[in-house]
Amino acid sequence: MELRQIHYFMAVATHQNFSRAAEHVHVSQPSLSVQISGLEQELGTRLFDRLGRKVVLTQAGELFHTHAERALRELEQAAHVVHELHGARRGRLIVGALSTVNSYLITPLVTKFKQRFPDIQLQVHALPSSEVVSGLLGNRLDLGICLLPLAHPQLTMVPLLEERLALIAPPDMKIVKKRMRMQDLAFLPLVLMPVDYCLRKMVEAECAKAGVHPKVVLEMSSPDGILEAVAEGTGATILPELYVRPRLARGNLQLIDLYDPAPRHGVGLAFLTKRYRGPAAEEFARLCETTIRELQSRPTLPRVTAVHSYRAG
Amino acid sequence: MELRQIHYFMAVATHQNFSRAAEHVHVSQPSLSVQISGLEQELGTRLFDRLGRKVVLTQAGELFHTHAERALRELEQAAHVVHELHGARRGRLIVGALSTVNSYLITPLVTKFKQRFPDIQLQVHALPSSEVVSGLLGNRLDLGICLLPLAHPQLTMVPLLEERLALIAPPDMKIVKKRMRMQDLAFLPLVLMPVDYCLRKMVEAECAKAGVHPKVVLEMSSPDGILEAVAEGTGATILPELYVRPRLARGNLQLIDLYDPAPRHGVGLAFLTKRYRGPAAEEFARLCETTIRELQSRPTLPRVTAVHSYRAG
DNA sequence: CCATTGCTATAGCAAGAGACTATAGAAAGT
DNA sequence: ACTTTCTATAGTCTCTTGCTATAGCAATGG
Repeated sequence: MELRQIHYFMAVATHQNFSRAAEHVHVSQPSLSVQISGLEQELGTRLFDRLGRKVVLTQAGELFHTHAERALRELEQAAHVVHELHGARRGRLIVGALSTVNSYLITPLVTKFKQRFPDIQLQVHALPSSEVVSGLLGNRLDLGICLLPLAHPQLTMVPLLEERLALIAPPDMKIVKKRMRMQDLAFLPLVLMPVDYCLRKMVEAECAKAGVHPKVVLEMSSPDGILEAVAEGTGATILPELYVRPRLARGNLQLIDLYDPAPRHGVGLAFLTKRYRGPAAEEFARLCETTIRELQSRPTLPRVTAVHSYRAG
Repeated sequence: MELRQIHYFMAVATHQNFSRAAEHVHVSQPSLSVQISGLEQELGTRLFDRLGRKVVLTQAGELFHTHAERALRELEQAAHVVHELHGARRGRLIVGALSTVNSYLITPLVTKFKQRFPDIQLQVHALPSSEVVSGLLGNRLDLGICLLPLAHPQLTMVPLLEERLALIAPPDMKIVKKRMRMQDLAFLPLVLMPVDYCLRKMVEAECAKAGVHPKVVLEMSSPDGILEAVAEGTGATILPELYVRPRLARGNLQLIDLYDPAPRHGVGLAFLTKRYRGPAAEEFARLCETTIRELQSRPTLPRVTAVHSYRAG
C-alpha cells in the first residue's frame, strides 16, 4: 500500500470521476487508473463501481474511505506539529542551572523567553554542576549551565561569564578597607554550605590556593539562610558577587572584595554536541548571552519581583 | 512524504539503531539512512539524535511519532475492514423484493442467510417492481427481486421462478371443479388490490388476455386483508399461488387453478450489471436459487413462524 | 441508425526513485 | 593504538511510475 494510492483514491472518491480526479492530483488519467486498480488488487476487492457516467464507492470503498481519511489527517497533523515545533510555537525546553546562577540570571531570562515563546513549556531545574552534566549526558536536560572548566568529549561548552566570589559580612563588623586579602580569612568566623555542596568545595579550593584554612562556625544548605545568619552577626560568608548584589539593598549586609588571589570561576552553557537542540534551545542560548551583557552593564541590579511561571525542581 | 519513510521511521524509533531497524524492515542500512534523512529534510527538522551508540527521538521526532503511529494503525484498519468485508464477516446488504415474493421466499431465505453470515447487516424492503428497478439504478439497492420480463441496459436479470396466479375463493362458494377458465371470472365478485398496484395490473393484464372484464366488489391494499375479506365471503380474489398456499392451512379458503390461458409471470433477480456486488450479495443470489428449489419440491410448505431480524420498509 | 461524445482500461516507452555494494569516517570499547 | 560498531556518502542498477496514444464501451444527439 502506497500513500500515493491513498491520495488518488481519495480524489476519485470525492470527484466520482477518474479523469477529473486525475486533473486534481496533477497526473494523467491512465496513471491514476493504474494506481487505483493496483490498490484494488492488493486489497482483493473493487473499491469503486464504474457505472459509465459516475464512479461510486463500493461498500468496501466506503469502509476503506473512512479509515484512509483519518490516516491522511494524522499524517497532516504529524507534519503540522513538527512545523509548529520548528517555529517554536510548541515544544518543551528543560534547562538545568546552578542554583546561584539560577537566582540572578535565570529569573530575568525566563521573563524574556516567555514573552517571545509563550507556548513553549519551559522547565528550569536548580541543580549542582555534576547533576547538570549527568542530566545532559542522560538526555534528561536540553541545556545546562554549569561550572568551568569542564572538558567532556560529548559536551560542548560555551563560556558565559566569570563569577567572582565576595566576602559578605554583617553590617557591624569592622573592616579596614573595602578589600581584603584571602589570607585574612583565616581569622574570620565563616558561615558556609555543607562540605558536600559544590559552592563549599569552590570556596575551599580558593582558600587552599591562598594557603588558608577557613574557620567554619556554621553550615547551612541554603544561600539565603546563610545570608540571614550573616545579617544576624553569626559570621561572614563567601558567595558569588552577582548572587548577593541584589540582596544588599536592605542594608544589613556589606560586601567586601577578596584578592590575592581573587576567587573566581567561569560559568558556561553546556549541551550534548551531537544532539539536535531545536529553535527554542538556540534562542535560549542567545538570550543567555544578551541577558548577561545587560547584567554586567548594570552593576547594581534592582531586585526583580515579577512572578515567573517556571518550575525549579 | 512516503509511507515507506514512515515505516522506516517507526522501525528506527523502536530499535533506536539504524542498522537493526534496517534488518527488521528488510532493507540495507544505507537505504534506510537515505529515507530517514529525506523525511527529515522534508520536515525541516532532525527526527533523531545520532548519539554514537544509541539513536533517540528528538522532540520533533516524538511529536511526529505519535501521529505517524496512529496513521499506520488507521491504514491497517482500512485494510482489515476490507478483508473482513471480503470474508463476508462485515457489511450491509440491501435487497428490494416484491411484497408477495417477500412473504414466501424471503422469510426462509433470511433465516439461512443469517445463519451463514451473522455479522452482515441485512435489509429487505418490500417494494413494487418499479421501485425495485429504480432503487437498483439509483444504487440504493444491492439486489432486487422483480417481475419478468424486464430488459434494461444497465441491469442483469436472472430468472428465478414462475409465479402462477390462482383464484382464491371462500370455503362456502360452490365450484364445479378444482379448475376454472379465465372467462368464467367475468361473473365472479372479486376483491383485488387498488388499481395503482402492480399485482392489480397483472391481474387485469391476464384478464385482458382472456378477454374478460373483472367484476371488482372491493379494493384493499394488503394481500392479507384481501384474504380475510375473501374468507368472510365478500368475494374471490386472484393472488400468486405460492403466496397463498401456506395460508390455506386454516381451511377457510379454497384454491382454484385458473387456465385458458393460465395466468402466470416470471420473477427474477436483478442487479446493476457493472456494479461490484461483493461476496454477501453473491451468496444471497445463490441462496435464492436453492431456496426456490426447496420451495418447489415441497408443494405445501408449512408456515414459517420464526422471528426474523430483517427490516421490511 | 450511425456518429459523436465522454469515460476508463491497456500498451509501450522514457525517466526517476530507491535499493544494493563498497567505503569513508567517527566514536566507543579493548 | 587497535578493533569494533555504527551512520553517511558515492556509484550502479533495477523496478516503479508517469506519460502518450489508443482501444473499448456506453450514452447522447442528429
